[in-house]
Amino acid sequence: MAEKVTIATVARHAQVSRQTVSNVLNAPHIVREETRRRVQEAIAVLGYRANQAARQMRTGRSQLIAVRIEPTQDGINGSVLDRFLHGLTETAEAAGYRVLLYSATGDDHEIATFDDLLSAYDLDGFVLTGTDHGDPRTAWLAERGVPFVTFGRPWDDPESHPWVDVDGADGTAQATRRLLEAGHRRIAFIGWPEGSGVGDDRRAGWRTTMAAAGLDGAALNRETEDGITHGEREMRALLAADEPSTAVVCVSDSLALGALRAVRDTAVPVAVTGFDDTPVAAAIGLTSVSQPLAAAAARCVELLTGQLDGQPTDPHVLLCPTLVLRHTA
Amino acid sequence: MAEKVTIATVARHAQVSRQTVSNVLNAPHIVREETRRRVQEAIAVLGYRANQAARQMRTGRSQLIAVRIEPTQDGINGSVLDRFLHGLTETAEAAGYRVLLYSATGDDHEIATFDDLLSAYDLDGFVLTGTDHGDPRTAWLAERGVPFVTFGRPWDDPESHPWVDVDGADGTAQATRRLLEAGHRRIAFIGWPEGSGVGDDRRAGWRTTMAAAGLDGAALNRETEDGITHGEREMRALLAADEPSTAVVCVSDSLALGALRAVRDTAVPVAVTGFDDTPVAAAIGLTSVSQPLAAAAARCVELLTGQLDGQPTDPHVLLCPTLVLRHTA
DNA sequence: CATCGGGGTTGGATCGTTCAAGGTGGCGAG
DNA sequence: CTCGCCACCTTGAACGATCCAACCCCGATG
Repeated sequence: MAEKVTIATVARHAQVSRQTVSNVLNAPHIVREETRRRVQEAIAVLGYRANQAARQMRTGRSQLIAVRIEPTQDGINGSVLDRFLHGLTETAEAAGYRVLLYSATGDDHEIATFDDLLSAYDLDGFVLTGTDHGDPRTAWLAERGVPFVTFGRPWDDPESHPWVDVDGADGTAQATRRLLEAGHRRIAFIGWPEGSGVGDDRRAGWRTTMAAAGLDGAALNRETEDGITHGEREMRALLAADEPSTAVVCVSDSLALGALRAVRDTAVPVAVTGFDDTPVAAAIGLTSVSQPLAAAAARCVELLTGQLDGQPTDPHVLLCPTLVLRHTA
Repeated sequence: MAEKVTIATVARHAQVSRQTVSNVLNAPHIVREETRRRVQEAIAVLGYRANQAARQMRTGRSQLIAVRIEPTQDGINGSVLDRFLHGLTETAEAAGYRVLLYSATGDDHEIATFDDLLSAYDLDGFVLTGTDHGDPRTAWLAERGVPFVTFGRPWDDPESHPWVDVDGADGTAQATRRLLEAGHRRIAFIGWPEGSGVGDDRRAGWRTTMAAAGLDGAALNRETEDGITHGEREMRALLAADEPSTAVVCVSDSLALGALRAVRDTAVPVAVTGFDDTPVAAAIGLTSVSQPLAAAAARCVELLTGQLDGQPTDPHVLLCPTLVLRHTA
């Protein structure tokens, strides 16, 4: 059994003091070239790795960032988080951090978990996904000066804390423009009820694009909860109107999937686009707006490590999605 | 700023010694009832939390379990890992552990990561998903006596290490039986090429069930890589046969999805079942075999913490999947 | 009266790293 | 010649929990 190799082992092997080894690791510039090389060689030979726990104890930093893993909702969007997590893990590793998962039911529970993670594990920062209006979690963290980033804008005050987000309005605008170019005029929108930041943003992209083309979409706007059946119902309503829609932009792939069902046997083909480019969309050939999740994750890590290492970065990042064309539009 | 509360703070507050506080936490039975209550009250009042780093330094245990997050392959199966991870996180939390993510490309890289995580973070154990024949990772871990569990049987030697798995053969058997009961006789199987443990297992369930019903499936067995287009191609071949299949059991939802495309416009409806009950299946109404992922995750944690805390548990767990009936079969 | 044991206390050492001081030698300026 | 300074390196804590050993007190027991 190989006995553990500590900084002292390295020091002895390189004929220097512990502190010098530490300096080589944490402040290389203050060590003479030749000494540094000798120490680094010893490190390599012995396979030394700094013990995280010991370092953490002195510095209070754990090199750990926490992300909540949410219960897979209706499942369709589950893979979004999955891809995001993957990007997060990879970028964090490159920056010398690791990702810790936690789960929580409800904001109170989550805040209690923050407290636990901070005091027991000395967590360095948090990445929050899906923030709401007046989110108590961000308030709690900000109050205590805990570094964090949200994936999703704070809709009340964009300046309140660092965030990364994807421009949903731009996504639906792209989709709408594409449909306009294809000659469509009666382009409907099936979205979520007014009030959710994300949903309103996506609706706005459709609305302004329609307006810019001199079209009034008021009668073509539908609001409903997320879900396949709801999407189907709303689409049927749109088709049954005096002037039926010939295309529809949906706020999610779930709704788009429902819409697709409704248009399966229409005489004239109806174009459908979804949002999030979930595996379902790919599987059935649904045109959908794709979020750059890996990039978003990377920027989250950058913002977070920027705060931690005191490198000021522009704390607000808005990324553009891309429209993935398949055969439904 | 609340100054940090250590074991000494608690001791002072409860008018006992540090040692007694430590005993309350680690060996409650040796402390008198009343003293214990006083200490626990102090802990609650002060909001004391044992500093993980300090504890880890002495005990060498981090209360951390690592899981690899894999790149979302074709996306369809991504949500399987997602749901598994969620279950893992929740059960681990209940057992006082937390889940750390890592990513790796290739076995060598992954083994290097093991080494890193073990020496730097003192990881307590690993959960591996998807092991292959003669997996170098399990060998490496076993050699070093690192506790780990795999989700997925080791196909060469079932006794070699603790694992949790879902009985794929039982799943396909259920699906096949169901089809037999519905009157089908020419039930085909679209699976992966011979050689993958998981794939062979699932095929076996179909084969034996067919045989038990006195049917010979030899001509109805197809082998192909995973993917929607492959599924479609194989299904078309089955339909074009002299005696076309009236039903098909697929080894994955991807293949089932392809099969569904092929049977969309057949005169007689063809029954299709998939495997994994992915969101796609739910979305389009595909009957599919569902793995009890939360339960599997829970058992993984149990097995792992059992090893860690020295509580011997039966190290091999085989769970039964359930057939989720939808309208494709 | 000596002994035992339950329930504590006390002090010190330990884990491996980093921080805050403290050397040392050489060199230039006064 | 000596002082100061600098570049470079070393030496003692300290971080907070755990473990160990020794010891104390007190009532019960033989």
